[in-house]
Amino acid sequence: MATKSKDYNFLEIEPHWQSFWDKNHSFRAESSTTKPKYYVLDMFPYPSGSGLHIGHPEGYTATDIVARYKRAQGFNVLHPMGWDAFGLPAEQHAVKTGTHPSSNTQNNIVNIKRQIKALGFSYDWEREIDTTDPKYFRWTQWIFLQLFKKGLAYVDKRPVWWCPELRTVLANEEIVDGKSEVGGFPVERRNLRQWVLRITAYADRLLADLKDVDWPDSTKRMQEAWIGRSEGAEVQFDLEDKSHGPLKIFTTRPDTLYGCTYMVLAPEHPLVDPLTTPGQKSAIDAYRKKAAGKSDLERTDLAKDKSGVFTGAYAINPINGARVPIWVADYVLMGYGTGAIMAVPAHDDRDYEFAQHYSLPIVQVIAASEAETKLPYTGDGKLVHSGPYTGLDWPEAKKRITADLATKGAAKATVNFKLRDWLFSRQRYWGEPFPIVWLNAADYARAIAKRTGDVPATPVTFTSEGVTHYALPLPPSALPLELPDVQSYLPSGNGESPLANETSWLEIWFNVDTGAAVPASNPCPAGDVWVRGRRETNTMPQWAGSCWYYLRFTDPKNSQAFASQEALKYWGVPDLYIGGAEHAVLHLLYARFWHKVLFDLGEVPQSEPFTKLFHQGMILGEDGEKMSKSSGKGVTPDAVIASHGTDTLRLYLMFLGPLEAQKPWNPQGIEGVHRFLQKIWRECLDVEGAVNPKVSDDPSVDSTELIKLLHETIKKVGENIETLRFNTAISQMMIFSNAVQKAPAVSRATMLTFLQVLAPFAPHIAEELWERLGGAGSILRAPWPKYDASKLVNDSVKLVFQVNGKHRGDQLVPINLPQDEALALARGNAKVMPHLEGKTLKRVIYVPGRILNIVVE
RNA sequence: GCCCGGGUGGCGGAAUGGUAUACGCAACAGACUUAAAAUCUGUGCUCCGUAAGGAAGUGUGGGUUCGAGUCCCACCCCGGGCACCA
Repeated sequence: MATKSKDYNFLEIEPHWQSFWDKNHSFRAESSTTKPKYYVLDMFPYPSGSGLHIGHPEGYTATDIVARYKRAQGFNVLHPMGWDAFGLPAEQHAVKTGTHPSSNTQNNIVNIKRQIKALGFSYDWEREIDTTDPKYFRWTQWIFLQLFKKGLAYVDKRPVWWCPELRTVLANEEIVDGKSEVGGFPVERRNLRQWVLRITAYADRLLADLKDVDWPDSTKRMQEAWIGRSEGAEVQFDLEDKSHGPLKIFTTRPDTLYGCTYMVLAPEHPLVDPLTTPGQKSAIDAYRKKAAGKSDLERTDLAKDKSGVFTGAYAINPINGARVPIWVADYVLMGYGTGAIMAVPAHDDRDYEFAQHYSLPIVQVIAASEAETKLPYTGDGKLVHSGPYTGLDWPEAKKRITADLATKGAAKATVNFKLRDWLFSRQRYWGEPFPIVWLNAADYARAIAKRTGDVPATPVTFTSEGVTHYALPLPPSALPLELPDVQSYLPSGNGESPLANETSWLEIWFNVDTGAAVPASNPCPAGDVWVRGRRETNTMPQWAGSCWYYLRFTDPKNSQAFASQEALKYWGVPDLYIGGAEHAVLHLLYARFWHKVLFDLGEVPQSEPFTKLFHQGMILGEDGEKMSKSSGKGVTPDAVIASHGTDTLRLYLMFLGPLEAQKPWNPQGIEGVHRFLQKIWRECLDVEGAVNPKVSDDPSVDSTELIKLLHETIKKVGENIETLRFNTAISQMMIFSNAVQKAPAVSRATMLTFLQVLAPFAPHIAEELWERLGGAGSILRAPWPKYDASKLVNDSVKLVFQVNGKHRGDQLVPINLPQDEALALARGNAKVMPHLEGKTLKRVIYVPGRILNIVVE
């Protein structure tokens, strides 16, 4: 039932149709159907306290248009929404107020959900998910256990930001200018026990499979760069003092070995201490201390001012026996390669700078091109000063030198990745608890006797103060492991999360069969299945929940599995995924990793999670600057909905420019699309709200031009939705509505068809006018109109006459006019004639129906 | 420094190698109105010209082509990302 609104009262119309869709479950994805599926997904939001930003509805409108279009085309569409609700702000709020982060999170969800619903998106709310819901994170924990079982999770000490004043670990974003964001206290790097996921085991496949996905090239390249594969060789240099064994380095340029004039160790390299001669010890110690105190940021800032200290030790170059001094410098990182390099100052910018600074020798071994004779030379060339290899092209020399050294056992070809294993734990409260209990060696041995099949081949252990602890997973039947209530959300103060203070939850008698627990302060229950354990106090990072949520949407209420095999088989992975480019690397890489693990386990049928990806561009402030919270320039969707309606907002966001472009927000532009909708309203209805008398039941009132334009519009809008070019789709609809306005009459059928084309963009006004013009049922159920190609052809067309490529005139001519006739017309054209006078015709280019170019001397 | 984008009227932008500036905003003029708003009609979007018309023109310089905003080379500027990765 439509409203009785006389004029375009969007404040009445929009809520009316939203509740109509709600009541009719209009957007429910069907679970048993023979229809083809289409799965279109938004990157789900973090429910922040400040609510929806204008950037959110941009991407959401784009996916909603696609979803509505695909439904009209007969697809069974899955278009879900949920909440990525673990996260730092809720935890900080809890620390400040002492209330449980869950209550704050739920309040935020209520607010942001209200905002999203007011936009009229066609989400299937019955599939809503929340990553903080134990029914959801039960499966996040379950997936972690699969990684654990496969040996892809381990525990290690890793450096994190530590604030001695606040006695807490800080995230990168909690540090501003090298100080804590809260209080401005100094911070330092500190090694803490962390869970790490072995994403590097998938580096090759994460790289190779990028070729199979339809993603923006820039995003693929960013992932490639992040994975950072490089081929080279690990080369062994003997040390002059053989008691410390050989020194291994990684190089991508073994062909430049003859140019190695010194070596560099990272300050953290284990050989630094043993190698340093007594005379250099104090200088080295001072340098290491300084380097250790530096943040990565400071090390980066000093990029242009290389520093280092000589250890006093020498190595022997395996290729020519040369004696090479060994230095320590912080431009070499312990985390990449072997933490040691051979320096070739003639052919590496950093080595050159360092050698210049410390007056180390520079030996050129690659002949520079004639154009570029300055050192350092990093280009291609043939080898010089390189013994038997002199004269070889460098790629050939690289192979030969590596192979020759390999026969002596002094080198092996290797591949290195920049990608590091993923630090997967946080010393926080508000995250998924790890379903892990730490046991002593004897209890672990007893436990795994009963628990074959869900522990890794090599136990995950951690040694502290001489005692080794063994990680035993909870049995899957004991999931979810929920967060206990805590007295305080403040961290423990010793580097552990607030969970470390909850002794009765932490220190337990643990039933290795069932996962049941009893506080350790109680007597140990009877039976041989009970062992003394301590729970893991770390929680998972926010990424965990977002790594697999797209799978849960296919079967969100399943309590037997993260999703049923039938659901996974039918829905598969999203056909279209839209979200911000800020997630180009981390979220997308982590999700791909988890997906591939699940694929290897046979849990999902495809090897890649997101076949087609698109990034919406950022909406900038009116001044073209970023809209930031601090600048107070944020435009809220709520305000625009109140003043112009959501149909206008949706249309405007799409009309601003190409979806992927960064676009400034211009409030005056909103009026333009709002007028467009009002115009459509007036063409359909008169001032009393009755059908406009110019709308006729007689189809013959439509001019040929109007019919042609209608079919052009159907074609163009459909094509533009497919290619996500919504701005030009809207232009086309404006052209059509302008034509209708100028026409003395329009047929009801034409108007209804136009409303169908408009419906994905402005669904509320389309439903309203559809019903008031007598359209059958909801416009959602009307099949997408097909254009008639025969209506698009013209009998005559404007042919452009050019002389020497310059537009000189044009004329309406029959389509497929032969060239000689076209040429005759052009020669007779009053505007073209003067440009031909006295000239010799050299050539004629004729593109029928388009252009006739006369080339004259 | 490297890697990605991008530079078109006053503004947002459009343009399979084929009429540059569609569509919209803003501006100006006119109609309607007592008036305003709304709506409608029209105008131009640089320069010369009263006009008809002509010339120039898509960051700069060159090139390919009958024809270049579009392809190639070099450069300038703006935005974003990454960064001592051996």
